[in-house]
Amino acid sequence: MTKQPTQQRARAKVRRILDTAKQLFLEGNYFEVTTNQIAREAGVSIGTLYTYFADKEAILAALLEEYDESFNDVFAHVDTQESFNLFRNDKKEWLGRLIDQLVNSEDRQFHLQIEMLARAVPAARQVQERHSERIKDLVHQCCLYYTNGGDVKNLKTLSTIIFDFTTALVDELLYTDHTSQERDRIRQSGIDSLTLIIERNIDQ
Amino acid sequence: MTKQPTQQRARAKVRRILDTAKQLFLEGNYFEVTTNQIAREAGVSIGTLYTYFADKEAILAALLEEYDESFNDVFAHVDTQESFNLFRNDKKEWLGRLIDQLVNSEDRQFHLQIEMLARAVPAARQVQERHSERIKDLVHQCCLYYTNGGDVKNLKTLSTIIFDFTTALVDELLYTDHTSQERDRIRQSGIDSLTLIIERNIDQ
Amino acid sequence: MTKQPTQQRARAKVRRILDTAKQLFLEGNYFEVTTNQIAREAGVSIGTLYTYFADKEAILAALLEEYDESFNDVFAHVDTQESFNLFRNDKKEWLGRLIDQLVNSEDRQFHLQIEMLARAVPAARQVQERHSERIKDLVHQCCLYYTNGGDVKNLKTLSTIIFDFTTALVDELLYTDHTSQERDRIRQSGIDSLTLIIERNIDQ
Amino acid sequence: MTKQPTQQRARAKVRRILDTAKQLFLEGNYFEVTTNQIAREAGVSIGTLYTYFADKEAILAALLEEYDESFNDVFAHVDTQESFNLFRNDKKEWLGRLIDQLVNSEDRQFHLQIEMLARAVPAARQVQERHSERIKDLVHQCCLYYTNGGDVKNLKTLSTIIFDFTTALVDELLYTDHTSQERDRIRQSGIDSLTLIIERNIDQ
DNA sequence: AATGAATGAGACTTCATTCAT
DNA sequence: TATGAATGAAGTCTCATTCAT
Repeated sequence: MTKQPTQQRARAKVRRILDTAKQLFLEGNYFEVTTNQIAREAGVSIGTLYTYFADKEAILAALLEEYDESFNDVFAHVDTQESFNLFRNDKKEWLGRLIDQLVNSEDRQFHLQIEMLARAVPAARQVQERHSERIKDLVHQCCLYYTNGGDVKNLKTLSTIIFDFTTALVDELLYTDHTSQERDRIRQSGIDSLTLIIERNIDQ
Repeated sequence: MTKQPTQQRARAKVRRILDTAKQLFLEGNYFEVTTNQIAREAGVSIGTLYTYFADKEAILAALLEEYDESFNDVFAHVDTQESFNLFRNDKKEWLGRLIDQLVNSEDRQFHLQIEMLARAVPAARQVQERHSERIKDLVHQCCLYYTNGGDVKNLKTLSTIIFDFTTALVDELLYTDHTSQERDRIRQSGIDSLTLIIERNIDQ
Repeated sequence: MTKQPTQQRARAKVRRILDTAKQLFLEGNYFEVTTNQIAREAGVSIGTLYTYFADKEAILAALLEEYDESFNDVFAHVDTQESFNLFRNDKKEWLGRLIDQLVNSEDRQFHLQIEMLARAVPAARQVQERHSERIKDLVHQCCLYYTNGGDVKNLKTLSTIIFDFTTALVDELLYTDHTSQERDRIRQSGIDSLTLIIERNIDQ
Repeated sequence: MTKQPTQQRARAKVRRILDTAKQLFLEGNYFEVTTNQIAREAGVSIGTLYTYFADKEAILAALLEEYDESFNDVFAHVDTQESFNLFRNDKKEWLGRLIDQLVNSEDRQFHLQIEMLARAVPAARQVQERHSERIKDLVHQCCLYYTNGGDVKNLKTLSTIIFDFTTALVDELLYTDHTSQERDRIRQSGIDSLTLIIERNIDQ
């Protein structure tokens, strides 16, 4: 875990190390980036890096923690009573907001890297699983709230499907090259499809 | 004359190296697996490993090639005129077969590892992109065949959506723990949802 | 401020590595000397060796460069107007000085090793050729200056002969065991012979 | 030492191995040529190579032995009573023949490689020293015969000088690029110079 | 004899981490 | 605290040599 440096310069250094590390991890990949490289590009000595981070994995852990916090912040906007009501009244708007939150979440750029590390680094897997669980649960809660407690078994299946399809849509929007027109069309078509699925499975 | 058995032994050795390597890559991760480890667990000397593979990346390349071939074999069963007709007449059956092919494809277990390597290893990225393209194209062709050449722009968007959702469903079935009952329910619900999307976008 | 002593230690370490390497190359031979051996005998870790030199060949390159500089320093004393005049007035003295410079050139002990490497290592060949060219050219310039521009074609042949015989004499003095009496006699006889050749070819 | 294979095919194989090895040693360098490479290019299996040669150095040893024999054959033509007489009557012709013998000696192309190996491989050094000794001795004998036992001390010095200058001339003719015109001029000028030296030191 | 697949010691090199200043 | 030279375990790969066929 990161020490709590009280001095501003220290904080700035930690910041620089983390930013540089994330940048390099994104450009290349965790295993091929060296600690000396991080220190050099962050403009600190390798010794300094190691006074703030116990080892290479601690840097990754700090980054994961930040990613986790950032996700939670973003998610808090969606996981509210107001959101439940919106789901009930305007599913398309609700889906649009959820997707935009996930897409725009600054740190979500880090998502792929975490997926890649999930297998090799336990901490990464934990974060990944926690987030999946949260989104899945949100979908589940919304449906539950909407139906006033309908058939739970079907709901579990439905929320899994909705979760999978939603994140697939988010990944398509994030990681594939599209013109902004195409992107809009895909986003809209995806939302329509998801709405269709939800309505067909819950209504009546 | 003595050559056949020799070649067979050589082939068996290469097989063992590749199997071991894949196994280790799956358990751990390409970057943390060492060539000596592969050789040791494959029961060959490090020298032998290097008489069959130029370097560590060549092992990965061979594995990727096999994965590619395996994918092509599996895919050939789906990419036929008969398949186009099935799509027209019974979308649920068609989707079920596609999903089962992808799920059962022996080598598809290697899929996640390739996604992880896609960023770091060009060969992995190529394989990944080629396969995505093929599936996406299949969906596109089927829809095109079905509509006798309807609005192509919408088709492009639709096939992207169908592709994304289908692979998301396959990944859910492959990589998440479920009881076989849950699995069946998710599979069926996914197929129903995909059918719904297709019909709503093409019919009328 | 703390930098100077650090740099000095670094310099000393590089010096020790180079000295050890040269020593080992002279005792044995470049191809059979290992980087770990150099590091061990220089009293540094293998890691340290590689922070100062990119690879084994870089050590050789540094040694070649030093040899080159040392040669140039030595040669500057001979390649002067004063030297041209001496050549005109007292060829024996001139030849004696040239030979002594080449023999005493501290680094010339490295000469044979470079000849050996010339075939295998381009950098070694370049150094060797550059030095030959310089000596050959000096002889040529001296003769030219002496004759005020006589028959150039003959001069070219003559300076080649003088160069070859002079370096052969230097090698004999350097690499063959002799009593100092023998050495003096050979040196003197060689100088006399060279003088004889020059005078017979230029005078009258 | 090479086994004495009685069968022709075996002999031919040894021949091919030796020829290939020499070729490769000349192109590259002993230390960078591998035994597998020799076997491959000689068209024999590595196993066969090792049935005829105990190890890599044994190949070199055989080559050195051949070089030695070849030198002795060539030299026998020069080291005769007739030669002594020629030396007395026509030094230029005598020198010309000696130089041509050394230059044309097919195996002399191997000379540089041996010089390079002399430091690292004792057998190479021995051959080199033996040959030097023989040439030096020939010059000495000729002078001795010519003077009917003049001042021996001076003769030793003289023969050293003549030997050094002669081999320097041979090396120049062998290893430097020249037009055949230049080559002839250098050869002639070298012979003239050597003659001059001999006559000045012995006659009167 | 001949083969060439197999061996493994050991070469070169990297990089996470330490520690004296 | 900050530094960065120094460390050396460990990784990738080569190649002289062996041995079962």
